[in-house]
Amino acid sequence: MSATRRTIGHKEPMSVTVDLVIFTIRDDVLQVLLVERGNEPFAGCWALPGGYMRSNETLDGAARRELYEETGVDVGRLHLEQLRAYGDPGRDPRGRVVTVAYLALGPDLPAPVAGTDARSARWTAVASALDSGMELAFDHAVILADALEGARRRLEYTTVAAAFCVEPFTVSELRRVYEIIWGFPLDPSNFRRKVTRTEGFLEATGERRMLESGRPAALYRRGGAEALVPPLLRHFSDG
Amino acid sequence: MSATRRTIGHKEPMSVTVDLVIFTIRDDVLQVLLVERGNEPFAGCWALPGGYMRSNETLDGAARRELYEETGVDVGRLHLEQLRAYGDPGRDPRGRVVTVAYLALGPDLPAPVAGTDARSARWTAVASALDSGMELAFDHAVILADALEGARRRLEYTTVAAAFCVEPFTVSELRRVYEIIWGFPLDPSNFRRKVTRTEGFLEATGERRMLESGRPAALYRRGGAEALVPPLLRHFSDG
DNA sequence: TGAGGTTCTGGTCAAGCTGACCTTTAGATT
DNA sequence: AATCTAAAGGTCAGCTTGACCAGAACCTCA
Repeated sequence: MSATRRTIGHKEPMSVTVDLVIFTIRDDVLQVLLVERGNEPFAGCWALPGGYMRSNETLDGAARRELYEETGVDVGRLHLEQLRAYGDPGRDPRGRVVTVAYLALGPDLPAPVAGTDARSARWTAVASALDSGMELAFDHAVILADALEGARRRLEYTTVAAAFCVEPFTVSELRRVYEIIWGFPLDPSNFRRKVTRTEGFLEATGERRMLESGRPAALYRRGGAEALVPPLLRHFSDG
Repeated sequence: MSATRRTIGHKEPMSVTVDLVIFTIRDDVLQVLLVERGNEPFAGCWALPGGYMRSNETLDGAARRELYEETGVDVGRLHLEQLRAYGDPGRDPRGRVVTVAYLALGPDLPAPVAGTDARSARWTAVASALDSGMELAFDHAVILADALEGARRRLEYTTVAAAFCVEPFTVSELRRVYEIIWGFPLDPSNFRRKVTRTEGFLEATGERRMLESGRPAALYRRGGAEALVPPLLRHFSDG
């Protein structure tokens, strides 16, 4: 309680890391990129990609760099957003490590890329990573669960769902994103009405795409809007 | 890009701090608690209260401790929530400092308390702290602006507005919270309909309170609900 | 006592959004 | 030509919202 505590305080040096929850949709399933740890602690365990922050970069910059190192994808094409910080003592047995978790969303990303430091990385269904006995390193199971809920809520209040689609895309493809991430089907007609009438969500290209069957679908690009008002709410009550 | 970079990495030791944006409503104005810095850097400047994280506490624990040290208020009575992390290089001239910002909301809090380390702390109108030439230390102006927008959005989607009210409180008092934080008046009748019909927002006490003038108002406690669905949206379009 | 002021509380009504459901359109396939 | 499939568009009841009005319950002052 001394007057100096707040000002000087205890400058316990800590490590700061950035961890990435990289979501993509592959094979009609929400998948997350996991890497296999080669060193202790948690050697052999799967973990979220991430790494130590460097002394000359921003948090966002560290996240961008890690993302590029892990996926080889230029960040310009991805949605990247800070989730929150995690810093429980004991979350890393080596000592005090505070991590800032980032959420990255992208369309069907390439398989883990050669030429990066991801020796052993793979896409894993989020459901498998959370439900089954797959033990994630550190507190990454908590971070992943938070990220999943965060992504689900973002689909309600923002237009980020389009970040999962390769441009140009159809309304049905966008609807599949919602259905896969939320885990239940949506009415195609009502969904179309909502997204097409929301100013700035979709931008018509004028083109259409033929599928194997059915009427050709109109193609769209992402619009400029980020917020989705009024939101497109999930319905918990109905089950 | 070596294989060891991600695993071993550069363990640049950094300092981790927790900064608090403590909002309360005093004199019908949204106010934030600021402390005057006694040491360099930014000596003499006003800053958000905060301090270094200790090696044996959680992030939330550090925020709770700082909050108690600054206000003397037991955290049980306050809403405390992590906002996000800030870590630009150069945000602290002493070196690399990553801070995790917390948002604390409470009813008419006491004036800065004796017996704490807040030698010179005071409540300041948020508008003054942001608009005028009051230069806040570090990047605290950015954090404060983010916190204000965060609080405004939380009023739309959650029931935290009640955290600003002393129990028991009236619907009008709750409405004043919205009006002060959003900055425009709301229709009393429609507001009442919304909050009273939202399951779990308010809990009637059966009591009523006489005011200097007008019909006595029914008194309520906070209900158990945290989410406010459908949300109570601000209207940007109308101005 | 009664008039007028103030605030709380409740009601009406049109407009907008949503969910459920149906119909039409435009292609491929048989 | 008939059928299949999925896109696209329409209808309609129900709910929520914003604007607005009316009554209720206190006060004060004449």
